[in-house]
Amino acid sequence: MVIAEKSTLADYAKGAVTKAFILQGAIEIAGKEGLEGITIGNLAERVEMSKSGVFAHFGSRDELLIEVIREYYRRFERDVFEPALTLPKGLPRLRKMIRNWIDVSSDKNSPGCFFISGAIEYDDRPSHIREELFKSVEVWRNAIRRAIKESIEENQLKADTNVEQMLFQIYSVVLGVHHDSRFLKIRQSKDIANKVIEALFIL
Amino acid sequence: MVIAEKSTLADYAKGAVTKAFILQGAIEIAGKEGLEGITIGNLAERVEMSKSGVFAHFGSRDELLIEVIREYYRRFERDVFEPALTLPKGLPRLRKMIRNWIDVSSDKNSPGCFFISGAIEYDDRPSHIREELFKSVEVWRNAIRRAIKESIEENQLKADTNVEQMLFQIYSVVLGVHHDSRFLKIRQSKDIANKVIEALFIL
DNA sequence: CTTAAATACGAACGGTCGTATTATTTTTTA
DNA sequence: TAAAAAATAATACGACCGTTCGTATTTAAG
Repeated sequence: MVIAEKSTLADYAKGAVTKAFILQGAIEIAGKEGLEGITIGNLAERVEMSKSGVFAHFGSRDELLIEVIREYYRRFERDVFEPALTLPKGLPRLRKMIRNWIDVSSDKNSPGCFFISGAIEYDDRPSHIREELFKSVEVWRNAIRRAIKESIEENQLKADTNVEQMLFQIYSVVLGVHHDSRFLKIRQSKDIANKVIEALFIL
Repeated sequence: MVIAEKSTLADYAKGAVTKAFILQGAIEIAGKEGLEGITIGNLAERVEMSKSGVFAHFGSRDELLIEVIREYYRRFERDVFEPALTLPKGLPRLRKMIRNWIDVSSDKNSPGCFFISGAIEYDDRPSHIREELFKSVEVWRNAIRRAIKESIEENQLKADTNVEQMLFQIYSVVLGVHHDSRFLKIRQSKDIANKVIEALFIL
């Protein structure tokens, strides 16, 4: 099945449409219950299919979770990373990346950042799922690293900025806003987070 | 059963000893698999008892998890908070509290900080377990708040220090070191974290 | 229009889950 | 040391887990 030759979504093989629909349901479950909260049973119920019907699309629960992570990664790229590319290299772009990330991490209507919740769920559990998650996180971290370096090159960050430390600080702030807004339900955590980020960026 | 009247551990009612042993096993499981990774079955296997024998000590899985959280809280208090009380009020004490916290959060031989992993596991799941966890976290956060305020009073932190923002920044750094050392397996994350904390404390 | 392939379903499997009930053993008390 | 109490085990239950299998239905291709 060569999807690329088809023109509109409606022309896709039915299976691909259904699969996308299932993945959407899975992401919604994971947003509330975590990736480990996805079971074939509750997912089948949500998408109103039989367990075996859902299962057939993936072959195993592990493969399902891996595809969920891949799909989430695509959305993260689309919603968080790519919109920042419209801004010029350097600090403007870096700032936009982080602001977008803070938005998805603190917004209670979004499923929350799987890179963050997944990191806790799989921190001590070697598995293919962990590997897939790790890969996604590393790609994202490399994008941040690059944006930091470009900000230095553009003289928008101090020349002696320690890239790894800056990355640590940025990542920590987003972990913080995720924690405070989701677990503690602190409403103004997003504002504090953005303030702390701006302080990091003062030359 | 008035435990306080007994003199040595061996004199305790057998049930209390067994219960403590079970809780120890539960904490070890939770350190690897998370609190939700504790099941009556795998716990019974670990402590070499029957499921029903383990179960009888708690009456329900929820109650078991709540007691695990209480026991973890006691240990946290003992290992992280109380040792800092030997230092004088203000920055020395605050610094020690955070250093101890960073230690338990980054040490791969310790079970990791349940305040952090639990916050993710129960961020969107109202339950008695979540409430118990929330209570513990709030007590700890209040201890940090107080130490920050005392540092301000001692003129060791700027007079216009925003307490909530400082708390956010401290908490974020520990979330960061937990993430980097446990999920990403970055060895030097503890050093970076301590460096960032020190930078926060420069007047 | 026929037919092969893709898709979905229902039923069932061996396991594990938390929990309740009943029985047995061990410990404490009188 | 016998009786009472506490602790542990044995067994069973219904629910759900991921997965397999055979079959029906729907879709796409010839």
